[in-house]
Parts: sequence; C-alpha cells; structure tokens
Amino acid sequence: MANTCKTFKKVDGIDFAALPKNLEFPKVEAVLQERWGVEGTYRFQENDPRPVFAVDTPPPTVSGSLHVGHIFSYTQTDILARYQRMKGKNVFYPMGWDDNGLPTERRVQNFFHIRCEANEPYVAGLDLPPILSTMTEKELESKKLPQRNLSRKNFIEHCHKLTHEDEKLFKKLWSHIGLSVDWSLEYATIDDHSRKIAQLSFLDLHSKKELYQVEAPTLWDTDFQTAVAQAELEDREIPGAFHDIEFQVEGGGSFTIATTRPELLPACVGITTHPTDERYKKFIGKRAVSPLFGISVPIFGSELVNPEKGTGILMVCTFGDQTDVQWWREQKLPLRQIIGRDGRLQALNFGSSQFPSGNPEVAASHYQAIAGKTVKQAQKAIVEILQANGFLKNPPKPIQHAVKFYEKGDRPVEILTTRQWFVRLVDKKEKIIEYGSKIQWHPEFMYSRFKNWTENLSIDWCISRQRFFGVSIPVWYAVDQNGVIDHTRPILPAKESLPVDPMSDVPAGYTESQRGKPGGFIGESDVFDTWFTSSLTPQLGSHWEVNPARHRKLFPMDVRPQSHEIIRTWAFYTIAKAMLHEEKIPWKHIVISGWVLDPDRKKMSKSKGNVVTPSQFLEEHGADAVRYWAGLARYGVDTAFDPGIMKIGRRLAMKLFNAGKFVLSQGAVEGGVSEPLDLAFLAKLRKQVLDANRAFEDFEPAQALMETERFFWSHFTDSYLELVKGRTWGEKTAPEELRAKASAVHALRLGLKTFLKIFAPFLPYTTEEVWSYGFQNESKSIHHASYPEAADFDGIPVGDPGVFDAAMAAQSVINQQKTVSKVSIARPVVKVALKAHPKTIEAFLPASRDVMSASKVEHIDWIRDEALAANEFRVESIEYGPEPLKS
RNA sequence: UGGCUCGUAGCUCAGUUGGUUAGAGCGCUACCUUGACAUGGUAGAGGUCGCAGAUUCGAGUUCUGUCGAGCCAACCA
Repeated sequence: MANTCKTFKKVDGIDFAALPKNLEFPKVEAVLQERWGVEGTYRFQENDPRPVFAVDTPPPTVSGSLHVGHIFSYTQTDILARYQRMKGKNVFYPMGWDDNGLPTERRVQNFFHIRCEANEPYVAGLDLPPILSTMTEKELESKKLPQRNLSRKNFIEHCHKLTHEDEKLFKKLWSHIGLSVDWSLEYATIDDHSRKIAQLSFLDLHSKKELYQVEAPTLWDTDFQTAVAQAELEDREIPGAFHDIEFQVEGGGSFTIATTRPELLPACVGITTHPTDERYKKFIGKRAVSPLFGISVPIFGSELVNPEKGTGILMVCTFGDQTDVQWWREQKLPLRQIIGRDGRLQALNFGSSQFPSGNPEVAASHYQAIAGKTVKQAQKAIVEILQANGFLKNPPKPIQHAVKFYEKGDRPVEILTTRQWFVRLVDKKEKIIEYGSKIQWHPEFMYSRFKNWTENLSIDWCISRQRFFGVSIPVWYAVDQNGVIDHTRPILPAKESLPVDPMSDVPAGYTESQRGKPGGFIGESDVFDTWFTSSLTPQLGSHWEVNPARHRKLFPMDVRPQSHEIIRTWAFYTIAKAMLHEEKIPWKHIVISGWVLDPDRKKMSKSKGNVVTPSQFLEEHGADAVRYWAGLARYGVDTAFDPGIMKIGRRLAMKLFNAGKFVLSQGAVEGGVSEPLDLAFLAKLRKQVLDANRAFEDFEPAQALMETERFFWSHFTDSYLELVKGRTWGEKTAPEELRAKASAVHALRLGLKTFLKIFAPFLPYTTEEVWSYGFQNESKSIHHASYPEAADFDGIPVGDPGVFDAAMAAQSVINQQKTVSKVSIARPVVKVALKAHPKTIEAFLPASRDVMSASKVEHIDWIRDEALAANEFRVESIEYGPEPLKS
C-alpha cells in the first residue's frame, strides 16, 4: 500500500511515498541474501593486512534435525562477528559440517534401512531410495523387512549422499537467519582436507610418543559395537534390583553377597570385603565357590568396600564396573570375559583353565540357559535358576540406580577387553588446566566446569572406534609368516601421502596382493573418534602443517563459541590438542551459550517431543525478530523459548524502518547542528555509543542491545523525534527557521545512522534496508560501515544533556495532564501554568520552543518552587483550546 | 557427597565498583485513530529483591548460614 502522507517525497532518487507502509520481511530477506552473496559482503580476505578476527565456528552435527537451539547460539556468534567486521577486522568466519560419526551412521541406517556388513561385496553405482519415502515408519516396522546389507564402501557412499542433502537444509537455514559466514570457507569433517589434518595430527602425536595402542578393558557400547571414551558417558537413572546370593567358603562357612548384576556370576573372579568388617574378615585369605558354576575364587580385603552398602561383601567380575577393573589389576585376578561385543553372553568352556569349574557339566548345563542371551534376558534367566536351586536368599530388592550409558546409546556400556588406540592425557591434567586458564572464558565461571572435569579425568582418551563412516586411523600392521598380526610396530604413511585409507591404500614397500597374506600386511579398519577430528577445527581452518603463513595468521583463533555440555569433550580436546601439537592455546576467548528451554523451563530434546522447529518462527516473525530474541540472552544463561520476545524484536525492526523513513525523507540539508536540544540529544547519544562499545568489548552484546533499544524508544522515537517535528514540518523560508530545521535534520540523520549501526549486528536485514535509503554513499553495505565511536561526534559542540532531560520531563507532564483530562494529545493548550525548580526552568528554556510546538502549548506561566526536585514539573492550571479539526 | 549457577512485579528479564523513592518490556486497566509507525501513542495499577543473621552511616548488591531450582562430577557391589 502506497503511503499518501504529505511528509513523504522523493529524496536522492528514493521515492519515500512509494515505500511500503511497513517492512516486508520475506521479500527483503530474500533480496538481501542474494545481494550479500553477489557482492561478497562477508568474504574473508586472505591477503589483507588488516587484523584478523577468526571464529572457530562449531561444525553442527548434520543429523537432519534443526531446532531453535541452533539458531539461538549461532546467531549469538554472528552478532560478535558482525561487530568485529564493523570494527574494521578482517573476519574469518567459516562453516563446517560434522557429518561423520555415530549419529550420522544411525540416521543413514534408518533412512535407507541398511546396515554395513564388512564382507559384503561392493556394488558399483548403487543408489538406494530412502525407504521412508515409500512407506511410513509404522508400515516399515509391521513388515519386519530385514535391513539390506551393504559393503563398507556402499554404506559410506550413502552416508555422503544423505549428509549432503542435510547440509543443504542447514545452509538454507543459516542463510535465512542471516549468518555472515563466508561460504567459500565451507568444509566437512569427512572431506579430504579434514582427513588429512586429522591424520597429520595422529602422526604428530605418534612421533611425540603421546599415542599408544593396548589391549585392555575398554568402555564398550554393545549397540554400536564400538569403544567409547569417558567423556561420552552419561549417567541415567534406571530401575534395578539387589540380588542376595549365597556363596560357600572353602573349608566351611558361607556369606551372602548383594549384586545388581547376577548374570555376571559366571564371570566372578574374586570376593572382597572391608578388611575391618567383623562379619567377614575371618574369610579374608580363604577361597569361596561360586554357586551354579562352582568356580573357586579368592577372598581379599579392600578399603574401597563400603560396609554399609548391600551386605558389605561383594563379588568382583570381569567387568561389572571400573572398580572391578582396579581390583583385577591390583589383585592380578584372572580374566573371565563372558559378555561379547554384541552384548550377548558368549559361549564358554567350563573346565578349561579359564573357567575352572569344580563340576564342569553342571556348570555348563546352568550356563546353557543364559548363553546367547542379552544381558537383560540373561539376568532374568539366571535369577530363576538361582531361585530354583536355593541360592537366592531373598526376593530381589528393587532399587533405582545410576548406570553409565554411552550418551547416544540405548543400553548401558559394558567394559570389554579390546585392542584400542589411546592419547596420553591423564599424566598431563595439570598442564591442560593451566592452558585452559590462559583462555578467557565467557562467562568466567565456565572455566571451573572445565577445570572440574579435567581434574576428575581418570582414563586416557580412547580415539579408535569400530565404525565405518569416519576418518581412518592411518596405520597398517605387518602380518608375519605364520599369519599373525604384529600390532607392536604399526606401519605409518608418509605425510605427503595423506589422506590415506588403509583399507584400500597400500603401505610403502608392499603391493595390494599382499593384503591379509602371511608375510604381507593388513590395514587398520578402525576410524577415529569424531572428536579427534573436531578437536582440530582451528587447525582445519588455519591449514596447520599445510599452509604455515595462513596458520600463523589465523592461529590461535579469537573466539570459540560453544555450549556448555560439550566443555568436557569439544573444548577440552581442542585445548589438549593445541597444547600437544604446538604448546599453544587454540583461541583467546571461549564463549559459552546457554540452552534453549521450553516454556516450562525443561531442556528441549527430541525424546521429550518439545522441540520447536525454527522455520515457522522465521516465517512468522522475520529473521531479525528471531535474532533479537537470541541477541538478548546473556552468555551461559539458559533461556526459555518465548515467541513473545520475538514479537518485541519485530516491533523494534518496524519502528526502525518507520523512523528511518521519516528521517531520511527529510533529505540532507546544508548547515550544521546548532540548536541546544539537538546538541543535548547528541551528547546523550554519544554516551550511548561509548556504552555499546564497552558492552561488546566485554563480550556482553546483550547489554548493548538492551540499553540501545531502551534509549532508542525513550529518547529518540518517543521524545526527540516528536520534539523536533515542528522544526521540520512545512516549507521554511526565514533564515532562522532554515537554520533550526537544518540543525534538527542533521541531528536526526546522525542519530538514525548511529542507531542503525549499533543495531546492525542484531538486525542485519532491517538496518541494511534502511541504510540503503540514505547512507549508501558512506558504505555500500552497513555491514562494512564503521562501528559508531566517540570520534563520530567530533566537531559538534558538546551539548548540555540537562536540556534534554528537562524537555522530556516537561513534555511528559503535559501529556500526562492531557491523559488525565481525557483529551487528545493533539489538543491545543492556550495556557499552562508550570511549577518547577528555578534550575529546572533554566535548563528547560533553550528547548521551550520545541516542547511548546510538540505539545501544542501556546503559552507557559512559570511558578518557581525551590522545594521541587530536578526535572520535576507540576501542572498548576491548564486551559485547552478547541479540539483540532479532523480531516 | 563435592563443585558451579540461579532465586527481583502475574510472565520474561535488567540492576556496573554498596549510595536518594528498586527499573524495562510483555500482560492487565483507562484514555487518544496526531501528518514515520494502530505491528501505533499517552498514562495507570502491580515488588517487605527466597529466608535468617553479620559487616556498614547505608545492603537487591559483600560475608555466613539456610531453603528451593538447575547443571557438572563422585558413588552406583
């Protein structure tokens, strides 16, 4: 709808009357996205001498699910980047995709209903359609279709295919929300460059002797069938039960242990109790016999046992938990592995040296009932047998207890003895903490999370995973003449040959025909923990070991934005890596964003079904409004999802647009700022500029937004704009009138320009649009304009802010009187008697013409009263003129 | 059990190094369609700052204790 107001006219080729009544978001967003892309507005200039501001952008896990949490934290980072860009920095702001790893594999498996099977032959050109496009999940489930087995190579191809599609969705969202990312710096953690850097990291750590490979008890997820790291564990409260099982002591006597894992009875390797426990200390040094399986095990004392817990005496198994591992090491107990990699109880040979049963046949018959079962099924079965044979002293006592899970898994982790690669970290805890302390944490208290975690670290970093879609561990092993693999001397590739895939590439000095043959070699099939690669994001961006000049320029980076739940993984590993590789910190600042909670203040998660999808809110409120909501949140503070805040953001954007239209339609005029009210306003604005700068420098952009917004409404649109309208309306001819008008127009334009710039990092679309109506001669894009600073006000006489305060207070008190009298604000006032302190009157007088004009007051009678506070006005009497004519 | 964070108006949150009468927005109520904007404007009601002590001339702000919420870890036989 075209605007017909007489205020609007054509200025500098812009027909303000033709502009829409309000900002049309979807249209403007699309146009500007296109323009920024074409003009390369956010391009990093590698050969530019300006100081760099490098952002270590989190590569999002490409899992196809986008939620408001993404928008929230990425927008906060973008705001920082935009501020630094306007500060004249050469901003390095890449985007990566974390597309490998378990979440991706799981999604690909479900999406195509496939499974990776190492022995399956490769099928060239295989391109499966997504199964869920032809049937619903329910139909799929009811049909019980078997998953199709794919070769490793075919499986990886499908992973690439799906992640590529998912990345497009992310990119679309990022563009819509207005991230000022340089898309020419796009990368994926599985691409050749990332694989190369990750493998270089491996070689470097290997040469520094910080890597080792060992066959040892390892945390194992039975669903994914891979080793996992301590950092990837989480506790979950699940129901369980204490089972009281009676053991006989050799040479007489008996006792009852309490266990939550009776299915591990065949894996029992010892019994322990507290050395001072009067009930049991007589048994220490003797041996006990496990019921059902008749295996003789030693009884030993240990300070670690809590006499209060259970029955005060317990069985040590292979392996119930990490304490079992400790006892196994200390007491040099035998190994009785009964749980297989698939989480099922594997076949055992009772009577062998490993399972020396007193009665192998009986043991085997008991075990037959649980062999091949999952842990859960086996538990149920063995409880029945124990009960039938009278070994269960009491009915199982249900409890609720915390059990360790792999954070992405569905069953508790087991501890299995497997061969894995580790990075030595436990011996460097203090040094890692020291490096962490050299980084500035925002908010500061997040450092204690990092410190706390590092202090409690007890296991080295297991970096090998028995998965498929990941970065290969770049080693081969020699196979000797007897066909035995020699793990002790891994064959490493040359740096120049990276990246390599040991499953298809051949080590130097061998030929492909020797693969897997005696006297030949075998490639490592394991891949890296995804954190091994993503802990290198700064190095991926800086091209560490590949381009030294670029690395020097970008590393350490300036800021790492991330959320707090991955301090123990991403932040921790990144700090450790930078320290191990170069004795450096990876970034100067780390900024921790809070979580988005649902309106009931619960954490949003897919399983709870309370996830809000971002696109609907972007469409409903506009990108700037959503950004406003994100920009208002302080770092490290969780924020409830609240569309109400977005509405306010939209209101601010609209107001900026309309105020911009009004100011710019005045055109630029000759002259300077001379009127006291205008100088007073600019003096206040100057302070606002200083505050905004300080807030950003302190990493508190929310503060800048909040304060500027308040100032914008109260001092600009609601007051100053209204106060000077009288001087801008209509055709002016008298020199004094022209001068007064010019003063207002100059101050209005400087004010608008300053507000646009301060809001630009938060509201990039609205500000760019309004900027294009009047300030493009200063800078094509507002996002390259210089951030406001005190020097912008040089050459303008410093006004007395008191004039502005007095004018605002007087205007307010007259408005108030009109409201109380229930007359319109436009009602003329023939005469008003105002009471105020003499000093307030003195401050007011220079602005009296503007206030009288804005409030339609024809005459003021002053009453001096020293008892009133500063800027306190009282209406003693008021006489209204007739209501203005309505047209 | 330990570490960290939070507790201010019905709701969402500000409140800088202690300093007049504790602020904003939303919501609510009343009024006003004035020439950038009704996706607007003007005003009003609404709070013993979780609780109890201590320091101080003075505490929402500092200290101690306590209650409640959340997070991270330890324990988890």
